[in-house]
Amino acid sequence: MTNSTTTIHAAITGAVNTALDALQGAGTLPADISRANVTVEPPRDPSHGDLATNAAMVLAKPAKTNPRALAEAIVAQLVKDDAIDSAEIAGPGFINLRLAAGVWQAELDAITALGGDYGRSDMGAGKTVNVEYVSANPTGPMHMGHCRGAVVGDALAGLLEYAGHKVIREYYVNDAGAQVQTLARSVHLRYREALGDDIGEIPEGFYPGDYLKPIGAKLAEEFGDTYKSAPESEWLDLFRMRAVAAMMDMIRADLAQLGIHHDLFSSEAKLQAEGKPEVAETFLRQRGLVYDGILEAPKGKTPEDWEPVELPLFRSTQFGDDQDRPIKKSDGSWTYFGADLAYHFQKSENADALIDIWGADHAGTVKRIKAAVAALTGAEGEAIPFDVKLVQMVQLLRDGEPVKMSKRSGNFITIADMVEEVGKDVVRFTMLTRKPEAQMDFDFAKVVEASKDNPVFYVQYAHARIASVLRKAAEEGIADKAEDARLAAWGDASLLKPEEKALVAEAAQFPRLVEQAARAREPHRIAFFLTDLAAAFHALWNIGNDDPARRFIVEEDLPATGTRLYLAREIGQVIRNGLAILGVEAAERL
RNA sequence: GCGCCCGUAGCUCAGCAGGAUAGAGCACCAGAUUCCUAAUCUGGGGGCCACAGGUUCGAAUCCUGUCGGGCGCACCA
Repeated sequence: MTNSTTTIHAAITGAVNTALDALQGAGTLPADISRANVTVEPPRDPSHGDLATNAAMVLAKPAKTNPRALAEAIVAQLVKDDAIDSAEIAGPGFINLRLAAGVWQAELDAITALGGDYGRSDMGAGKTVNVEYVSANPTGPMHMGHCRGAVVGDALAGLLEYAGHKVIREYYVNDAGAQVQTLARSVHLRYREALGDDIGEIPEGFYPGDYLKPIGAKLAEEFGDTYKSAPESEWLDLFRMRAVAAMMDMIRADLAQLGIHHDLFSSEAKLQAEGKPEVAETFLRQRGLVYDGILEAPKGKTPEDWEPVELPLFRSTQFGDDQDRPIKKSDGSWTYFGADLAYHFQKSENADALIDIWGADHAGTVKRIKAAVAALTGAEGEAIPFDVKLVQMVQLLRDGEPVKMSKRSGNFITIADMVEEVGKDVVRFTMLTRKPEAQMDFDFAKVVEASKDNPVFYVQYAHARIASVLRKAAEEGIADKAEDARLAAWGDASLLKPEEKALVAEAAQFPRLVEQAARAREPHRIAFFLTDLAAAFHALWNIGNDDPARRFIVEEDLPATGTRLYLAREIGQVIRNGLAILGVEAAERL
């Protein structure tokens, strides 16, 4: 039997490993065999048992035996475990496990004991993962185009932390390119405006948004007309730094509304000032991975103004890219890629693995940056694991109609608008109801709809219902009596009805799911799990609609009431834990 | 032309590290409300998992090719 802080997931996985250890010790299995593909999971058909393992099928070939023979050997070991009532071989070599009668009650005890840590894993072994996300250009407020990547990145960071990683949440501030110079000039315009100049229409090529007005005003207040008609060289850097700082304050405030707080903001300008790109270039040149060469014309089309130019090129073709990529422009400044390459080099110094969250419109540059990381970190030994997760666009709708936005006028839907209208939790959860690489719609009307079509609501409703029934029991003064009755009867394995066991079994998959989702780097799986768990809870609840004896509160049956309230409470705990990973707060009432 | 992503029920999407008879919601049909929230639930019909090969004891899942849809392909960011 499991003790109160061991989950079924951990116990049975452990039992299988113990069995395999024993077989390796006895020489039945080779000592060097890989268990990477061994799984322990619920069978699709519940009549097959509570859990099943594919160990015999996966290991038979490397062990040079047949699956059923190996299965018999594994079964002989497994049945020694108290938590396993029976183990039988089925089909091509599945081992179906029936668990001891009390395990689901023990699982509820484990949830109670672990509380907010139920589902937490040490799989990550404390390895540091750097997750870089958002990294929006500091030229304006956060708009909805940044939203999904922000939420996915933040939820992924939370998930990896819960799975035992150390996580660095990082934001790359692109404060060195042409865009921030445009920003500085746009702010200078607003500065002149604040000093009384009539600037008329904002010219083409400047940022038109009103959000730059207060910055111009503040600079006017601070510097008077010192820079009003001064040459650009006197104010450009100053205005750039002030403008970027103001933009980053605004972006941080926007992100805070979504509950997002980065650990580290890395400046591209600082990276360049510190000479990091030169270091990376030297490193690569020494290894023959940067050379001076002629940039090829883009494949499949040759722009009319294209002409051959010699540039320092990174040999990304050696790592699977389509052509070598320039790291410097002909004017000697760094390309975005040249700086980004150095930036990833920098990130790799303090992390065991890197993840970038990018918009899908940058898909074309994935290969070169992956090539760069492989070249920079794999020079001696193994390259650092590096993933780029692409997040697809979100189409904003209102009652099925696309929301009109005009970039020209600087009039776009901001994250602040979205959060104000539907709330942080709705935005976050909704962004996770689709896998990130699939396009999605975000309909302002639908995401707040109180119906089962709306997963946000559906999950929150399950949690609120649980809170409601617990409140009700307390108000009626039955909660304590029922809990005493439960404790007195808890040794009786028939206390949980089959449907109630099924709900616990569903919840019990949570620890395993956390590990799988973390391994796959897919936080949306947590959202889908919660939707399924909520469905299972609603189904159980509804049994009470047909049969009053099956309601959660049955005054004449205190042991059952205590058991069900306990069950409800712990299901609520699992829902809260899942939501917490996603950065969503659970509702006590709707 | 090349690269990346996608193709699963009429619609919107899951499908967990290759596992047993492919799932959910919507829509459709038939039901449940003296009740702790029916804001929910139960049952039913509906599939060449785009197509064709391959790997495997086993493929929606991995590989190759074809078709169809989207995106990208400058020293931009």
